[in-house]
Amino acid sequence: MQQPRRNTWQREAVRAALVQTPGFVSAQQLHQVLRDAGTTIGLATVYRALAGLSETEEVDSLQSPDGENLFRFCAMPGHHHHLICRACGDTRELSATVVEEWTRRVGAEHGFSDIEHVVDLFGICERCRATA
Amino acid sequence: MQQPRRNTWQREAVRAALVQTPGFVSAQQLHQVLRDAGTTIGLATVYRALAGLSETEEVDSLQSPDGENLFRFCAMPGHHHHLICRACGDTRELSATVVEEWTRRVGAEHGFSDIEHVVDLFGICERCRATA
DNA sequence: CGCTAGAGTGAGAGTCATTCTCATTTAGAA
DNA sequence: TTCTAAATGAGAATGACTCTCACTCTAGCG
Ligand SMILES: [Mn+2]
Ligand SMILES: [Mn+2]
Ligand SMILES: [Zn+2]
Ligand SMILES: [Zn+2]
Repeated sequence: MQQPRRNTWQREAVRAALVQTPGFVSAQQLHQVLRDAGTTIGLATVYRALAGLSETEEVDSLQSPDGENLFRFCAMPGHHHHLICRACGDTRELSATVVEEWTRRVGAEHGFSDIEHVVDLFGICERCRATA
Repeated sequence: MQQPRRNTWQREAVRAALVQTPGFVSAQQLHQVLRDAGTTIGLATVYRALAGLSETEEVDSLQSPDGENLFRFCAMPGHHHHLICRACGDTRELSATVVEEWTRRVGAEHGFSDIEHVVDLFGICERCRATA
């Protein structure tokens, strides 16, 4: 998908909602939030907006352990990874030089090219551990 | 799901089909293979068998980039990761001490517990690169 | 400013992996 | 062999995501 040519309040609303959300959220959740806020935005539009923002790397996306795609507005520029609380969604951004290097090395050793890597950490944060 | 109490040819057929399959396969693919082989096994049963085998770690599972759950009979015992060819599915098993340590360290640094990590590499293998 | 082409939208239908339901089958203990 | 509940499987249900297409609204132009 090439970048949008026209600006719409819908796309801006999605971006704004993401900025206000601390952790990763699904498209469905975001749609609900926007509807509750009184907008008439459509679900398909939320999906389209997120796909666009993902491609320009304005937001990060990942698959939750149960297969749902989650999104988050990202402050840290460039490639990085995440440590996510399974309970509250709180997220820490990680730069992972060690892992990047390991990836490159392993790929080369096996003669693989165009390596992509999926590296995500899920756990329980301090606060949620206390609450339990 | 606790472990099965009864042995059925269905569960054994799933295991056998997995052993003969070199790369990761989906439940649907496996079901098709088993049907083509002349069995009358049901799709739900394939899913149930795979879930069971996953839990006992007789097979490894991962999410493909497009969200499908894939399974593979694993020779390497204990925890490990994979480098998978996007084109042909060929898979290399990796032990990743570096990554395991990084995971532990990062988790601790951020006060997270019960850390789980998803680490998978996807690329194009030498053979497929030549074919292209 | 209006006008317009066509990018963008959204309600609803469609897709597809996975799970659920429940009538029927069958493993395995007695 | 008998019996009972675990296991199965056909088909329905679920749920995330995508597609369709008539309608809307952005933005470039006169
Ligand atoms: Mn990385
Ligand atoms: Mn690991
Ligand atoms: Zn938390
Ligand atoms: Zn290959």
